[in-house]
Amino acid sequence: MGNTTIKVLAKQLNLSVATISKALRDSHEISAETKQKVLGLAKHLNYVPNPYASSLRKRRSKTIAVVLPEVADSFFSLAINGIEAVAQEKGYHVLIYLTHESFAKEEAILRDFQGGRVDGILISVSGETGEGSHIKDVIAAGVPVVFFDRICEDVETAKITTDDFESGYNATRHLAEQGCKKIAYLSVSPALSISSKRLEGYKKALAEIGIRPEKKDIVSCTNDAGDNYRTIKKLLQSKNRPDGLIASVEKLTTTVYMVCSDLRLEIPGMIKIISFTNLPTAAVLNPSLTTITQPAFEMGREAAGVLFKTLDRKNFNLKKASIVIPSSLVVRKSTA
Amino acid sequence: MGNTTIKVLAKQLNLSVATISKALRDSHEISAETKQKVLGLAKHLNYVPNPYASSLRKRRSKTIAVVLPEVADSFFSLAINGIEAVAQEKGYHVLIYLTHESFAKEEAILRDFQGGRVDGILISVSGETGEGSHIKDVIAAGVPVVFFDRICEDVETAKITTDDFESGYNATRHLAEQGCKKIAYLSVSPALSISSKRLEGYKKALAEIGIRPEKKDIVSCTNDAGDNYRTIKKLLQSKNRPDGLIASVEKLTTTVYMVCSDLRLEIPGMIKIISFTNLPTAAVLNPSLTTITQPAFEMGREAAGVLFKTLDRKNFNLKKASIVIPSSLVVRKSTA
DNA sequence: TTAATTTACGAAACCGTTTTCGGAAACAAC
DNA sequence: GTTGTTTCCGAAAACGGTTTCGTAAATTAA
Repeated sequence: MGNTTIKVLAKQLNLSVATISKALRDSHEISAETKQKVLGLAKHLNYVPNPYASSLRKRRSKTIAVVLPEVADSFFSLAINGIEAVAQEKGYHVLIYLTHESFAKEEAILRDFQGGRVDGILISVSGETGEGSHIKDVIAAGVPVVFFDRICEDVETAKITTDDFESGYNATRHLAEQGCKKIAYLSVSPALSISSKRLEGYKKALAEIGIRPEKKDIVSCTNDAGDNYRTIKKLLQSKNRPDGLIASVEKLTTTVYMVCSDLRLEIPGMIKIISFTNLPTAAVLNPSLTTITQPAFEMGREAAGVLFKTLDRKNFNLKKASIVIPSSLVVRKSTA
Repeated sequence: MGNTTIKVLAKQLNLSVATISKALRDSHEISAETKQKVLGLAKHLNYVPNPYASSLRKRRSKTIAVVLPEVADSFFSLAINGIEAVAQEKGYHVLIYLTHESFAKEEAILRDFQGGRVDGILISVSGETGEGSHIKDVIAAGVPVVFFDRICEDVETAKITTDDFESGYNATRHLAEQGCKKIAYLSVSPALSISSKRLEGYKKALAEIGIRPEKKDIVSCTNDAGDNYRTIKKLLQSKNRPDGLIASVEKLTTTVYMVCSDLRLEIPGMIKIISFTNLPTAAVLNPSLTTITQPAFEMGREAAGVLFKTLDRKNFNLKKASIVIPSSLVVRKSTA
């Protein structure tokens, strides 16, 4: 299948490869007449340029990397849609990498990018990621990085986030206003900035209403649904159990509902629930779930947008391009 | 910043680039001693090979493409996880492309692959895709293709699917066994093989129990949630409304529940619902939802596995590598 | 008419790596 | 001591485009 290259086009038309290349790129150096001939033959022979040859020479790959912890929850699904939409529009290709919440994998993936595989990186860091020297390295190598959602505080670059502190605060205030006296908070990956910020918001709200948060009301969950089920069950079985619950990440939602169902804890009568989630089914849960809904698609789109701004003009200052897009509290029956 | 290349390693060690390259690839032609030196300096200078140079020369990109209609529903999210898992293990990179259900986009994307961008392709075709000449073209260009879930009948290559016919059949039988006399079927993208097969299963089951399907009980939905809401509402408002409903794709689930809620149609008392979905929240909907659950992760993993078999040894016969992985009927209260 | 400029194209270097081939040196066999 | 063999390495040709630079011919300016 000797794929048709510029060379065969050149031979067939008795032109040089340089001329073919220029004609294909619509260079002003080439006459309209030859362009016609070249384009015609290219189409006829179904010529498709080799992207690797081009990338090697131009030192630009026209591809970006998206590195995510996983794509299991709906937040990242929506974010990918947002990212891919603008990438496709810009003629970029998108490589996707999953860290599975592993810092070691994240490091390995990022390291590879120093070889010039991608022109830019969008990343939501793993739950194990503390400091960001691996990210600084790749930035130092000349590859722009934009964070979205899960950021690294110590890396100076654009960060597209939602208002985590306010969301945690609003969720807590809402529960309090609905009459909750003892509000528990479920988190995962406490090292993450989103976790700590949401938690800070929770604490602030509690402080304002004169409740001091008890240690055992702040529960750290894992990525294992079984573990989480037991953890949450234990929390809700305690004699002084909470009457309000904040699930700070989507994956805890189902588990919480199941525990309540199994323990015959009626929502919202005996316990009120609010969850950070983008699940489209929140409205049809039993009962319908009050949520903090993140602008996932928009965050993806904005992150990609900011990245492409630097790619388009190298003087764009990424460090000053951070954006905070507010989440929204959608009140439903689980906190009635 | 001048990224360290093989050339600078060569200069620093007074060796040729050939030697460096071989040493890095652990060639037997190079003494253990020099390998040590090369590896040492490479690590010290943080050498990362340029993938484009390598791909150009080797004519292999070590990357595969995943082309999907969208990543909005949980099936494709899970499938991506399965695919990425095996790709990462094999040292491959994965490019992701969304067609947004557009045939034109799918064609454009596939065409680009003729340039050698990827070593293989995993695809779930768009809802507009009828015949697969664009896919045959890329196969003819030497790029192996594996379908998963949404296939093209007329393209002879590996297809990883689930038992759509049986699933449609089983869903229908189940509703009938639960007492439904008038079972409606909601579909999207009727051109798709999965749609027609599920529908055939539905028809077969109805035929077996002596019901002839009425035309208006087979409803074609779109990708617009608003439209679907109105369509489904109209169906369920008709005087001779169905007492059983099969939602043949995930995205219809939420809409169906909302319509029932708005029309005060009690599930399962007045209407029983079954949906094709992988949503983790199915168990905690109101009421819990009976589902046909597809083995999404496994399908992704198997599809990638089959693809890598051809990539590993070129003589592997893709045409005989199709796999059907059964879906499972999970009975819950929406059909009680 | 001559000089200056523009137009249209080709030769060749280059991007960074891989791979073939050849050869010097060291070692073994006879 | 003369032949094979290994062992270890380098020169150079790829891979398929892009880009710089040079130049002959055509055009314009003077």
